[in-house]
Amino acid sequence: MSEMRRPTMTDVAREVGVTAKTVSRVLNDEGPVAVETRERVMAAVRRLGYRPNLMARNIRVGARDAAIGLVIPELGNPFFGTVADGVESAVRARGLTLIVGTSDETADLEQSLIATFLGRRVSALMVVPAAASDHRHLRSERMAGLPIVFLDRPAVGLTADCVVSANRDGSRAGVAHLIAHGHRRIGFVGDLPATLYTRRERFQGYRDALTAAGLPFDRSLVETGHSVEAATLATQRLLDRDDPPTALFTGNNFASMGAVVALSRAGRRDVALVAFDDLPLAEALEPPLTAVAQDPAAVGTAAAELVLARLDGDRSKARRAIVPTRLVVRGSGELPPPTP
Amino acid sequence: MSEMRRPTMTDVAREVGVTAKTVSRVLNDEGPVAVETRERVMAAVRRLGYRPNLMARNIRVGARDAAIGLVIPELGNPFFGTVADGVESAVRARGLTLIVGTSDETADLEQSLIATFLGRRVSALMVVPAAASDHRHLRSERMAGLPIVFLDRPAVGLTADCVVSANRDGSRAGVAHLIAHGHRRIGFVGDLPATLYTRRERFQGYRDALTAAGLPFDRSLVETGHSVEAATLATQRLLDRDDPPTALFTGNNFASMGAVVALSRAGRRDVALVAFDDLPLAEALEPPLTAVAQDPAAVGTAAAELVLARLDGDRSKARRAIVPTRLVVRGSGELPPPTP
DNA sequence: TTGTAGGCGTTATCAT
DNA sequence: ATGATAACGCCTACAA
Repeated sequence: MSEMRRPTMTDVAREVGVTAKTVSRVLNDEGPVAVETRERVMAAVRRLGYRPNLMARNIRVGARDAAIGLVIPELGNPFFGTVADGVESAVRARGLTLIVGTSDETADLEQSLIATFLGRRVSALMVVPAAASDHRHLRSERMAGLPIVFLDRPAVGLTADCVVSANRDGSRAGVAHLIAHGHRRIGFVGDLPATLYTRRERFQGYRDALTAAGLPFDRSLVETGHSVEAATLATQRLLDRDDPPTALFTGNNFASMGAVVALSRAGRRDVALVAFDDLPLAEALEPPLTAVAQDPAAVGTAAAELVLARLDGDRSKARRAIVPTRLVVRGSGELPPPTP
Repeated sequence: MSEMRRPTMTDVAREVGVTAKTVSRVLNDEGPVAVETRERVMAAVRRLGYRPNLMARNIRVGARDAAIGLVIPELGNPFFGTVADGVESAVRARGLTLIVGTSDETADLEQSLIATFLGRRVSALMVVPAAASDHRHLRSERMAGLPIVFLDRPAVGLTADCVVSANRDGSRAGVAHLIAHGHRRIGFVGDLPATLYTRRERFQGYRDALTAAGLPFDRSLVETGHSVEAATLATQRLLDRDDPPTALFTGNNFASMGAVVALSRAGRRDVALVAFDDLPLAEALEPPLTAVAQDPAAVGTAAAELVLARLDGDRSKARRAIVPTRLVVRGSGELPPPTP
């Protein structure tokens, strides 16, 4: 089982008794080729197990790699996984290949992945920015015409295309829903760091809703936890207050899970809850969870389509696409406040 | 903002007044280079924003692409997403890049993705086989020495490395747990198609446990649903029987969610349940869900390590690695059967 | 219908 | 310590 060199186009050509160019023509259905020649070439291709070398093909004159680089914080998180899935399907449908790297939410890894992808001469770059990252270093690439699209969070220090969820608007609607059901003290459980774009936007939506209803903002009703456990504790702190909130709004899926766990552990079925980001078992919870659902697949495909448009020559100025959220009413968000 | 050609090694060389080869030497720390030359080259590299073209390098070296191809049914499913995440981290730590494609559980897409990856001359192939796929076509690649590792499900028609969960053993333990708590009629809710490897194995584990306990196998207690909705209905059918089971064992996460939803809707807190595959909110359910947890990240990293070992020259015969499962006791699996 | 020449960006080989 | 030349596998452009 020796490590043999793979057959090349020239090998196939020699086998048939023609030139590499003829084999190339057959394989690419390009130009006129005698029927018999074509058949003999195809036969030799099969016999030798020849596969065209895509790397070699891509290297020709200025062509970029028929691949798109995607940098994402993690794939295990269903939100990001679904985003990646949306990207992959859209990109594959166009005959492009997807190269993926996870940044683990660190700017360093993100940068080094981007550098690797640029070295491969990817046709475009799609990035879900890590929490504390900066994208000035991509300015020259942008100017050189490389399509770059940011997902879920906008670029920092760079004007570029970007696709995000309707974070602020969705949160506002979710909190307004609680207010419409009579709540006046609504706790906010968010993730960390508080500087993260999505966190800020959702928090703003929370404040927008309070303002619109003429309710006061009480900073002490804002808690933070960057994991399920931390969010569980954060929720418990809110519940244990002398003047606890009658409703909770959670700012991301970990916070939501934490809140659900905390309420469940405390045996509290009387605290209203609206979660930003839907959860898989939402309808099996007690009470069933009312949520502001994002559409991660749509974020992925929208971003991919933006990229494809750019690859097709769209040179219009950078735009920001906003993917709407949807309030899914199931029960937990419609619980009334206790009557005093 | 003109579409400029990217600077090449020759551009850098000209800028410095040397030859491309010298630049190459500097960049690859290869052979002797005058300190001063090295510095001038590095300066020019920075000034021009030069990045080595990895495609061109690979083509010259004749080496395979420093990338690994991963074919997976979908990325949105947290199980597969986490597998992919495990693969990516391990592979990246070795300086390799991950190329991903989703097969949507169809053999055709799987094959075409594999063909694309092979065309790119990936260094290794990692595949989570689609439900109805066949891998005889990969025999020649295997013989040519290409590392190929299958994940979650073994290859069909091909002897190759493979990393799977302890499906049969885990199921046996889960069902034995129910039996130990006094149950004698245990329903099985599985996914489709019933020919799928994981489904078969887990079903075997179910039967193993019954046999070991001397309990009869009742085919009518076996139901199937390939989505949450279908599994919900399947569970309802079991619950609505004249002689319903007193406990349920679910064979995958969709089946588990369906069972949880069905029990929740029916208001049944008396039916014991052990789920194969843990769920995110398991501990917030009522009662908290007892589950046979898989370790998808470990499946991914184990597979990646197998691949890396092969790339390092390990020529030993194909092996099958089995990643253990863990029974997580939370409550739903410890409910006793009703006392008659 | 098919072939030849040349080049893509890099590195191997052999000189200088 | 550096350079010149060829080669990797493929494609474009232009013959024949």
